[in-house]
Amino acid sequence: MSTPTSTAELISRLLGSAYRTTRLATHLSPALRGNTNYRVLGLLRQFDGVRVGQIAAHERISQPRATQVAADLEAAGLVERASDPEDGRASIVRITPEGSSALDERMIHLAGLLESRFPELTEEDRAAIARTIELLEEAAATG
Amino acid sequence: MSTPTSTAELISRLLGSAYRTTRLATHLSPALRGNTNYRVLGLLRQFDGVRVGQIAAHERISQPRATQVAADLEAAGLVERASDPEDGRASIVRITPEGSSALDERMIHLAGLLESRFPELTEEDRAAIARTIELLEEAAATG
DNA sequence: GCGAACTGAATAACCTCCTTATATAAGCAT
DNA sequence: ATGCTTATATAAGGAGGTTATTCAGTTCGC
Repeated sequence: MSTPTSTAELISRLLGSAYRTTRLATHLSPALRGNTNYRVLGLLRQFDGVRVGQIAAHERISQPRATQVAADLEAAGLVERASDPEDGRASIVRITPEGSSALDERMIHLAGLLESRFPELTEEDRAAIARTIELLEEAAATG
Repeated sequence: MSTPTSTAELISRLLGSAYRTTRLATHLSPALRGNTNYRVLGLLRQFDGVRVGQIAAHERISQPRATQVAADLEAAGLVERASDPEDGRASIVRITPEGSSALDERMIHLAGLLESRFPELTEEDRAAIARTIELLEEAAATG
């Protein structure tokens, strides 16, 4: 197999197809609308106690947007906020059990959606996807 | 390697990391802002003469949104519209040479951005990405 | 051929997501 | 203590998207 396409074109096609697939799930929101809310919930489940600024940096959204998402999630009872004991300016966000459940629910809905659209993935396919995720995470890492 | 994560979780993580990477390129617009404009241009370069409704279906956006994108691209001189000789209701959109140049330019800018963030991709990595694109395209295919 | 039903695109009104600019408030250095 | 810096919050606005509706052209039954 030759490599006729440039890296930029390859990545561009990847991001395009990912976007189109994401749109399928856009209105798939048991508790909340908006994919960003769920991405942030996912981040908060991965790391316990994340500052608003860290959310913004990781999700590559502006700080005010991160504040807003945190406020919306808090209003829905899916996260809790507390001020950082080590730095009174900072606000630490934590996922609640309800938030974790919401994320689980979302995943179940997503699975239902994908079930009909994805064939059984072979082990090779899963590895390909996992490697792609790794590369994307590296690229998107703050820096 | 075992498969501890579900397909839904795997795909969810893929879409999340793709989204974060996409945001890097959001304000990388030589001629136009908005990634959707460029996705549509890409589609139009791939297929000659696409109807507004087909754009909407492929990009998974609403028909009015597709109309609007086509109008914006036309205003920028990047596409031309003509009514379908076989069906007077339908509007056929075609990319112009300027549109194609804009897409090329965009790709150059994107390459510049990615250069520093993506290491040299091995042939294996490229294959993994290509396979992932295939799977996503299947999933997002109209149906 | 003619009206009725259908279909493709355009228009209108609106909402969500996300931005920049700015204010508030806490920490830190001198 | 005063002045700079840093973390979040607030305010105002723009881009990207939606649903509901209208308009025009096609198709079908008769």
